[in-house]
Amino acid sequence: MDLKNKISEAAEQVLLTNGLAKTTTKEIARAAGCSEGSLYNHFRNKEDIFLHVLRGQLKHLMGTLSSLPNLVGKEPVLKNLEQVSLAALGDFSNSMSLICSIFSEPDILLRHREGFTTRNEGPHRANEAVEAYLLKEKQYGRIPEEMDPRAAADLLLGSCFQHAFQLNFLGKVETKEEQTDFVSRVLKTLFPVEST
Amino acid sequence: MDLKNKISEAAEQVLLTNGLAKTTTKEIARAAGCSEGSLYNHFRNKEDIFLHVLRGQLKHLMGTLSSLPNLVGKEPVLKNLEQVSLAALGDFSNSMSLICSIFSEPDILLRHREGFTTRNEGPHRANEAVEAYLLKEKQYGRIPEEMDPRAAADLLLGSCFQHAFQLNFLGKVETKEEQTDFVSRVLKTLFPVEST
Amino acid sequence: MDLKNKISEAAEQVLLTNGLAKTTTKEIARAAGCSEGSLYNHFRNKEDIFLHVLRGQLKHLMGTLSSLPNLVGKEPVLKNLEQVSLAALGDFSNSMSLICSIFSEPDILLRHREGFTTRNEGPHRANEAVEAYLLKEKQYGRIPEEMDPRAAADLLLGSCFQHAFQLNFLGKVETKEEQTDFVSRVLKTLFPVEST
Amino acid sequence: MDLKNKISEAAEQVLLTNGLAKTTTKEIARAAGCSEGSLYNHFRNKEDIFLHVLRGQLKHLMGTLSSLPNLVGKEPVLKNLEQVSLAALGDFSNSMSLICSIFSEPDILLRHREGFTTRNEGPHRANEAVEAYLLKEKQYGRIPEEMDPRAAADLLLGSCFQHAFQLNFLGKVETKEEQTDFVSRVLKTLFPVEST
DNA sequence: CATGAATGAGACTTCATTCAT
DNA sequence: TATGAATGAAGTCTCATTCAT
Repeated sequence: MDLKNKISEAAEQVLLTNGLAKTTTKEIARAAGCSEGSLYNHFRNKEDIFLHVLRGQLKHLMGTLSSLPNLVGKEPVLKNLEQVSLAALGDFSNSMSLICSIFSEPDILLRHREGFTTRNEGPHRANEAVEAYLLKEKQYGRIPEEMDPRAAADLLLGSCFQHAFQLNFLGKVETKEEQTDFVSRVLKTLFPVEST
Repeated sequence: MDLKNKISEAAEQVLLTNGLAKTTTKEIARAAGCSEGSLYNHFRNKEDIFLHVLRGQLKHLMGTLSSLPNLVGKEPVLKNLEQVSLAALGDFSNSMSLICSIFSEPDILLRHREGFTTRNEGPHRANEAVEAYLLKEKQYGRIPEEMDPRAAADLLLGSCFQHAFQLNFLGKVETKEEQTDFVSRVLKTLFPVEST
Repeated sequence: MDLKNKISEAAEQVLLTNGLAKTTTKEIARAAGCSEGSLYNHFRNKEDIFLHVLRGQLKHLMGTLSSLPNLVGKEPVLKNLEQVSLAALGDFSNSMSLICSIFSEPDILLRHREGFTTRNEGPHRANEAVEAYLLKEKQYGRIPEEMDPRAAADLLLGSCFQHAFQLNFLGKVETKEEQTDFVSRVLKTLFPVEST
Repeated sequence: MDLKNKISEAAEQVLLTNGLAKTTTKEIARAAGCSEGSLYNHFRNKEDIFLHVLRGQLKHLMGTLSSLPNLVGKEPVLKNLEQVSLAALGDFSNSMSLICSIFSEPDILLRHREGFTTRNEGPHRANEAVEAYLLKEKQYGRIPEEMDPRAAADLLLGSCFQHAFQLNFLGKVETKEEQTDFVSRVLKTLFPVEST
């Protein structure tokens, strides 16, 4: 692995351990096994490292979402949504503290925003992807005609998002079973049995 | 107003404007119209000021939630939930950047956690309050027997929470109408007409 | 007891406990049971308090020394010198950290010096007093003709002084017996039996 | 000379000039010709600098003492003791204010104590060294059988110590002749001519 | 004479970034 | 490209002293 990636991974680990405020270039260099000066041979500055790490978050979820269009009309809707929800819950849980940290630095948030706007990315894409999926399933008649796809997507991902937030906030970690249980209860409530 | 409150309000304003990372004691003092030294006559340190401001967040939502038990069986369920949702959306929007900032300082988060654990508070209380409300309404027969109160609460508040998060993240501000529209779509999806 | 004395005693206690560097007006006021402002109704400033406390040191030794002239030719010389030595050892031990602290503030030392020069006092007076005593005893023929009174005084008090210093430095406290033993060995060496 | 030594020497000079209480990092940096930040590339903190300087004190005396065992039985006892006494007087005079300053910061004294305890050093070692020397000379029959080596060492070094203390306290500086005179009188009194 | 909040100067320390090697 | 000592700006916090009550 090249040094740039090593730095990036080291930074991610330090950020998750110490928090953005207590993440110093000295610590990143130590974790990456290189000198502080080396950081600047691969990144413009500390913010650049942070943004690089930030852009690498939610990878699992994004992958799942991009494979969603191929599942339309195939696997059971609820099964597909469960996959998405679990991916969301997992990725949100892992990335929450990193993503939230950006609110402590509005300047960086601004630049980050410009970045993902340019690349047509952003956290709201997830909701749009689920909405698009539901819309297509409706055309297939696999979900009720009267369902509002965007609202359903917001409810589903929103509950996962807040759940992940609260776990992080409370310092709790859930087992696989607890996660599945949460997702299943939420899905059952959003899509009562007779409806699909 | 005494200086302690003036400092607290000044700090809140500076925190919202500059973000936690760029909020300095010098700036807080300037905004409060006092000397830096004076901050320390009323707060132990900078963290103490931050936690004080933090504890003052979500006041509107908490007020709405505490009046919820009195509404059981009276106003239409959907109207009650709309009130709660709007309060949540508003308070989440206003407090999001402050609350999220704490993830950049795990040490502070830890202390904050201890604080609200002791006082039996915390952000998850909101979901519990809505859950309790729904449970009682179920006993009144005003919502379907098969509904899972906790899951419904998580879906509802979760969608508001994530929506507020994304607005802050994207730097957008919603009008009253947009907020009402969001809440109404979400509620309609969670409680399809025939169900209540 | 009036407040001025209460403050003075409180300051002495705080100085001995915390050291000069960590002795704050707030702490003195707390120990004296009054407000910080009150300190300034009785002393010009913090230095004034310190000098006041400093001047109160070595009281026991000074008392013993001033009674020394009356003992010339009466009690055995060694017994008189033992009294003086024990008083010196005791007072030096108790006052050492306070007196030494002044070296950390040359400005204060300067003012202190002016003070005791004016009042014709100072730590070197002790040696002079013992010297004067020995001189008189020599005239009485109670100590050898060839003895140098000043040198003898310097040896005796010097050893007590350094001993007290080292105890403080090493954080040790001696029992009455250990003190008496030290003094007796030193006196025996300085005044071998056949000499007196 | 590397920067660490430059800082150390600068600090010693500032400490001797301004006293511990008025020795600031800014002043040390100025005297060392570097930035304040640089201090922290070579020392953990200000206390670390102080302790480093402190440990460098009494070097001359310690050197003289370590060469003492080689002189047993060779040079005249009084000449050897004069060397030691002069070294002690000189080093004590130069280091007194620095060494005494530590009493103003009990916390630092504590740490310093731990340090030299670990390294089996400390100011009391000087007295032990002289005691050991005298003991050996006694075996050579060069000092009276009835002499108490420890007491003699304490008297000799104690008088030098207190003399140096008082000179510093009174703000006086002695010439070489005055020092030699003091030492010679003290030695003559402690070792009357016929005794050696 | 007593109070204690307010002050403001200044101390120590951290840290991202640079640059000569 | 890699290094790491040097930097200097900036931040948090302390504390003796004042003054209005």
